[in-house]
Amino acid sequence: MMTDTTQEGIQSKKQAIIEAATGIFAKQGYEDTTIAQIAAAAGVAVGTVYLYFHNKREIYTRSSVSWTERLALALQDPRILSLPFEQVPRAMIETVFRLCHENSNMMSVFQVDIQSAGELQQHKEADGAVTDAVDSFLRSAIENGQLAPFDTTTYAKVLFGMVHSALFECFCVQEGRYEDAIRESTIEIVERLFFGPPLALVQQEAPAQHEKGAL
Amino acid sequence: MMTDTTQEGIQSKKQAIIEAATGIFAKQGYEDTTIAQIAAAAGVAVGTVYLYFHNKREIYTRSSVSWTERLALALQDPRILSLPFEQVPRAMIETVFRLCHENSNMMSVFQVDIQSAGELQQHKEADGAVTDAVDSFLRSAIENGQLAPFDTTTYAKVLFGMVHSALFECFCVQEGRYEDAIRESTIEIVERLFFGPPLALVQQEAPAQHEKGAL
Amino acid sequence: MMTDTTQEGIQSKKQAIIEAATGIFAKQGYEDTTIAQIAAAAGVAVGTVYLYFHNKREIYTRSSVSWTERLALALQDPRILSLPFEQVPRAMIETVFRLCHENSNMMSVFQVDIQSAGELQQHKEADGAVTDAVDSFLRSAIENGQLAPFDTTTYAKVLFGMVHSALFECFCVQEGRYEDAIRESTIEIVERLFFGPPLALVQQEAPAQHEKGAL
Amino acid sequence: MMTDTTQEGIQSKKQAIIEAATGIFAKQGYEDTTIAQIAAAAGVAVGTVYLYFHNKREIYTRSSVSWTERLALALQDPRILSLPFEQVPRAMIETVFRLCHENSNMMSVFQVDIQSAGELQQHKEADGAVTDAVDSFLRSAIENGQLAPFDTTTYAKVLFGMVHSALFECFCVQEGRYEDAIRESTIEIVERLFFGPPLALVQQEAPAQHEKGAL
DNA sequence: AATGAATGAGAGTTCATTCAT
DNA sequence: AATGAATGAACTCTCATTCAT
Repeated sequence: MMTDTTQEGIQSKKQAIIEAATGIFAKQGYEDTTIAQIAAAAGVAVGTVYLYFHNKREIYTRSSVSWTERLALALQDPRILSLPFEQVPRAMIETVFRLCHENSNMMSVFQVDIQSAGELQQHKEADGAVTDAVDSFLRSAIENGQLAPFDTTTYAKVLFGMVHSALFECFCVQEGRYEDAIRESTIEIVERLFFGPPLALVQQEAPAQHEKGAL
Repeated sequence: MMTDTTQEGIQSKKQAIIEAATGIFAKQGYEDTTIAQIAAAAGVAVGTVYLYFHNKREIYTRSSVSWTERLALALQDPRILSLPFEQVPRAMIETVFRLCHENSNMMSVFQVDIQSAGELQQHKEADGAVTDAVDSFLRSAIENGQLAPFDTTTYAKVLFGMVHSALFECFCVQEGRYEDAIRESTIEIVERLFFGPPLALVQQEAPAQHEKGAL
Repeated sequence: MMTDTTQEGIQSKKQAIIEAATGIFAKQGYEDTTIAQIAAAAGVAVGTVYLYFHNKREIYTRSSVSWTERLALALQDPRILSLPFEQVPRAMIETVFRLCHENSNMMSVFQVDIQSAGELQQHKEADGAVTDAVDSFLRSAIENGQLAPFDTTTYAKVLFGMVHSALFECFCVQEGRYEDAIRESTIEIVERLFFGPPLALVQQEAPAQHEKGAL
Repeated sequence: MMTDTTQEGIQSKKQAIIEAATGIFAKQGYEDTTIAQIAAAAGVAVGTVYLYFHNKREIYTRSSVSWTERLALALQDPRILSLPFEQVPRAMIETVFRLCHENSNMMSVFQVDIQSAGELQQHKEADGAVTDAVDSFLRSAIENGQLAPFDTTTYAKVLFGMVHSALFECFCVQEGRYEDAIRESTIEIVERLFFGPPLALVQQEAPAQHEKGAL
């Protein structure tokens, strides 16, 4: 058999397995997916899968992390970052919605259950790439005097979490049914947060600091 | 053996199984949890588990839904809803963070992967109970003229998603490490959204409607 | 299905598996024997085998130890020990040869390769039962003034080793072909050792102690 | 790569594989040893192993036979055979004990389980080389009038079996712990058999021929 | 209702072997 | 001759589920 021993050959075979796996995991879930199915879909033998991955979980983790990495990549698109500041939030959210829309069949791997410390680390890194993109956008906006100072890192995480949840709700739970409504509400929330106006009609007292833990 | 045939007896045994299961699922994940372990932890025989549940998945789903139901219950606490309007968001978020803090060992079931339509339905209902609580709070605030009109149902979903993600990040990924920062940022975001001020320092042009889909 | 939960029931099922296993191991060797074959031969399901044994090796070890235990039992037969002293060696050797002759199809499990400390311990115990029987016979003969003192324990081990090897040679290697010759030579050697005459025709100098390590 | 195509080169590579294999088989047993491990230890590629051996079993058999051959070689040492007759048994036994002592880490391959007729043949031949050495020593002693006539071939087998077992007990089971005791008892037994005195204190009736099969 | 021994389908994984290079 | 990536058959072992008691 033609054996491709080049670096690209190896990577492409590994990639082929991940892609095949992603599709099947998404459709059937982790448990109901067998290595044989993945191998068949990737066009390799069962044993070959184990040349590239130590075990089934590793395939799953790579599969799911791989998807997050695509989001991070998309958010770093210079076409987004070069937009006028007030258009960036919408652009970012629209981008990830579009990506998910186009790959809605693979969305379920987006929701993983993490089992080991090693897996956690990988997910942290992949999620980190996304939140770093958001974080650095926020930081530079503060530096440019466009935003008031705040905990950009945590904001980035929480906001990405919100979008992440919205995507899951949209493409997994609702299976794409209320895409427009969910996307627009998500954008609206972020834009109100950044640019106002707040939802409250009358100018409320800013909730006093001493109310914390009131309940 | 003393057999408790009362309605409460049956419910309590079912509940005991769910609680035992939740702990083990949280620690080991779905796959690595066996019925034998659940039965042992619940103090019943393996066969008994099957008197109350049709199969393993059903226990898992009940387990995870059960947790969301506790959140919904906590959010309906009259002590929260009778607070001055501007204190409610913080109170709600603090409440769910406290609940998770107290049960941080069970947090991982909070992140499920859904497999069948039936399971989806159950999760929808449980999540619905939470978002309904938020939704009705938002509606009444609009009716009371405290908030401008908006798509309360979708807002409720997206905001719950954000909090949900923040909880997962806080108690699963970070294992409780940055609880204060994450909770406070989450509250801050919601309060800015509701009451302002927005993050932007200079009053930006509200991002124009026609920019939609600009990219 | 009729489930036999009595102590004897459990033991008999375990015993049935061991017996089935012994036959198959003997015929096919360890590697080529599958659990499915053992289960089928024992008339139980594959899973049932694992209710009684932790793994394949454990079945093998029990199987092989079990055979040694039968030898030990046979050597403790009071009909042997009540014989006139000078007839005992022959009686013992004839007994084990007869036992092997009758079970020649199971002889190959008699030659095990030991892999773990736990297995070693089990073999030691089983072999110990045989050598203890020989040892105590030798000791009492010394006490009765029938034999000169010597290291009975080590003699017992070495002599049992000799017989063991002879049995293996006879029933495994030669497949029963020279049974009479091998048995009689074995007996002859032991009887010469015990009762003489030595093989040397002329009374040799007893090999001097200082010759030790001469080479 | 430098390729050695000489006869010695081929033999040395084959030998390297056998030696590497022996060590690993001894440590891990047949089952748990992989071709990849053997290849790595021998410093060749997996495929190369198959240039010299047809399959795994063949390596194992050669490995184990090879060890017996070393014993045979050692027993044919002229320095042993030129010793005074009464010193030969001790010299032979001491020699094999020393050899095993020096290679105690490889002892476990000494105990094989034979699976096919072909393997049996190879073991017979290797063992034959040892017993032939003993046999011819015994024969010449009879011819020289030093020993009474007896079935030298079978005696050789049985005695070698005894020593073989003693070595196994000493270096595998007891892991070298009672080496002196086991070796000396083994020598003592053989010397008593050859040169007397028998163990029995009072001159017993030679166990009568007609007692055969008395039990 | 409760039990838990028995089931057996099925999965992950290994690894001896091959063969194109 | 030498390589080692690829193969895929076949194994052990697990465990959800059943059902006679």
